[in-house]
Amino acid sequence: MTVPLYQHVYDTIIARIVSGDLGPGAMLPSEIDLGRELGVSQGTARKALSALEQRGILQRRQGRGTFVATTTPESDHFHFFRLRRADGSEATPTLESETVTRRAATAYEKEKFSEGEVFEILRGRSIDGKTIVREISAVPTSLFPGLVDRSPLPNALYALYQQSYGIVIAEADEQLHAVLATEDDVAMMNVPIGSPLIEVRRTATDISDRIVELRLSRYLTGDLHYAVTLR
Amino acid sequence: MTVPLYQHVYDTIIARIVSGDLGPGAMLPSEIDLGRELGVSQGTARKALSALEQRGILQRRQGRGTFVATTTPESDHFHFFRLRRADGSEATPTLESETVTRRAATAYEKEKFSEGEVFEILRGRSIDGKTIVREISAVPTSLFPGLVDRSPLPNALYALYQQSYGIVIAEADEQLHAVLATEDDVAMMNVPIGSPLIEVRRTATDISDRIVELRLSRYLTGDLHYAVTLR
DNA sequence: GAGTGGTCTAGACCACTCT
DNA sequence: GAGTGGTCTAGACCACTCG
Repeated sequence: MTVPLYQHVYDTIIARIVSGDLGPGAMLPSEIDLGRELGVSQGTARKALSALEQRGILQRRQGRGTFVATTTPESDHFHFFRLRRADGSEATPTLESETVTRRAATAYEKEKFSEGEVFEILRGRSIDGKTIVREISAVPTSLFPGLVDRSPLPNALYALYQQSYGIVIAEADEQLHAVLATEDDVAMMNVPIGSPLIEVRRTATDISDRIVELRLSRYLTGDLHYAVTLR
Repeated sequence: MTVPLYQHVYDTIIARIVSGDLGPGAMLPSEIDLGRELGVSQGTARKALSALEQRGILQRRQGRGTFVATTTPESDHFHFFRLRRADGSEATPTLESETVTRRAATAYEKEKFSEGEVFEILRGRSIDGKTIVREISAVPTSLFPGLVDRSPLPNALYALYQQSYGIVIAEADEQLHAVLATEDDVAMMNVPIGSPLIEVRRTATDISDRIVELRLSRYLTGDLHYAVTLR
């Protein structure tokens, strides 16, 4: 019993989501049925389901059932978008400008994606009427075929990744720096040159632990802030 | 059965830690003994213990036992101190200067602490030889009697809180802004005026959900960054 | 070998949701 | 009322740690 049985259940469910067998919002079998199907008891199936719920991959509701989590554009979006107003409320961004191009990967991207070509998504976003977010995302072309033709892309990219490509983002590592606004920032954002900005370098990983997006964002915090909870 | 039995076990253990009955590093009874003592089965006791482990309040090791987590100065410290080097390694700060004073609480502090008097801890800290962190912490005097006489305080305040006052920090909410270095910053840190800094406003909560510290930190990120993982 | 946490089972009952 | 997740039990065996 080197590998626990619940791990097998866990992996099986992930594989079904990745393969598209279970799409966003799909209902899973009950604990008992799933256990019978995979040859384990209800308690063991339950342990795997609870772990997947805690990772945000499944949603469970007493009396209703277990469902693949749906990344809805305006609700779950804020899990990975951390800008908040002074009172803690969510600051919904609006897409102001967008350019999607196909280009060769940089050395760093090649190392992370194990792939030579990427789509680059350059976007300006506004909050409360002011353009204060500049974002450059890079994704490997092989995972997102035809992405360039879908522009303009929706506000919440991760909902698109999930619904159109079956790629579910599970984790994002971010590195924050304080920087000064450059000419590139000023060209896109409503800020004077030299304003203090937070620069965020993000590495996004999906549920099968592939790095699927690299993103560089620059925020003018002003009245807003970047909010985190450490536990 | 409005309140689950495992919740009672959970609360009982927290109460014992808060009361000092279980100090840092203390060993808890085994799952079976704890269950027998509180009148629940091993599985129910286990559920509470696992939840406390996941919150970082207990540490469990197969074959050894269950222990109250120890906030060791140089290991667990980095859970709440997020500055990292470019390669992701932990950047240990050194205390450069410190002033501890007793003063009346501001309106905001009074609201959060429900108390009128605080200790203010003003510290400058250096990393890799350069003073690039300025921190102002405020804690209610009633929870930390005699704190002013303990100066200079250790590098890791939360280890002190735990070991000398039995206060275990469980969660910290942080709000980040990009700002420019002021004269106050320049007086304490090795930075030119106008340098971009990250300002962090932290609210720290202990295991019984009391707000026990408010902290304002200003970091020169430079070669370093503030690292977060979103899940 | 004794004691601990980690996994697993088979079955029970409760609380909730929907029709 | 049927079906779902949530809680709980009593007991079993495995894997690890330490004297």
